[in-house]
Amino acid sequence: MTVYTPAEVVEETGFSLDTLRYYEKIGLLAPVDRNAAGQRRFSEDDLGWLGTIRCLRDTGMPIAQMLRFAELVRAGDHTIPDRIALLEEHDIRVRGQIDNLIERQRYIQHKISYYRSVL
Amino acid sequence: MTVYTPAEVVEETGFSLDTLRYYEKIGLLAPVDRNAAGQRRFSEDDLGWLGTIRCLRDTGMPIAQMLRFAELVRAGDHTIPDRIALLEEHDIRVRGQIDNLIERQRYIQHKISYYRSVL
DNA sequence: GGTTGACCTGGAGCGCACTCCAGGTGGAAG
DNA sequence: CTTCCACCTGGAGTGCGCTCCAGGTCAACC
Repeated sequence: MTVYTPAEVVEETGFSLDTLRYYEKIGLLAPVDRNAAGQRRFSEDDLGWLGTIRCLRDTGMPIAQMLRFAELVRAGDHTIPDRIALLEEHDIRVRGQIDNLIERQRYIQHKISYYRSVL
Repeated sequence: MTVYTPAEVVEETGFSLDTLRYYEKIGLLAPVDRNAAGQRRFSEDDLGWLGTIRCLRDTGMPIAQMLRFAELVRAGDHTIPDRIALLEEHDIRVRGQIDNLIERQRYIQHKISYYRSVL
């Protein structure tokens, strides 16, 4: 039952302390355990969940949708089909982002070649 | 010398009219020609530039940097090396974005497989 | 020539996702 | 024991990139 101090979580997840508090406040993170003094002590599970959050966030999922996902997770195993649906939809959007970026990158590279050719 | 009305430009570029006006206001778009009534009449060149803007914007370039690029373009051909440098830097960031998305996508897909396996 | 609708301007407002601040408590190192 | 630093809360503020609005002008079609 390892626990992590706020500073450790900041270090490991790359989220700022303010962001962690913000995520807890809006319910993206379930209420975090506290020590006697009221300071946060994050669990292994919290760390794992924050890893998921980072992944979804970095792939452009809006907070509102992460919140829906968080609620599904908290609601229990019967929501697994819904979670799959949500992640699959997101996966499609991520694929779209990647394809779009690759196409735009081609344009940028053409532009660079063009500039090189007129030097 | 074809010219385009605001509505046509909205249609072709996908930018809203407000966004076009905003881009002109901040100087991302050079002052657009007007007809006698003061209404905008966009040139072929404006359309081309808007295509570049769309590409840079969709690959996550901040407006401040697009502005620097716009200034280089307006400053004349002697800035071409600087433009190449700017686009190459951006290209590297785009590659980073793509790599990151691909990696995150793997995580999402693992998560989906996991959920499928426990159904 | 009337009406509709595209367009104009300057400026305020918005949504997102944080980020910062004031004012305070608790714990740990020397 | 004191000093310092991590941490706490509620709430205000920020930055980005638009987006909307009021109040008005033109123009084009019937």
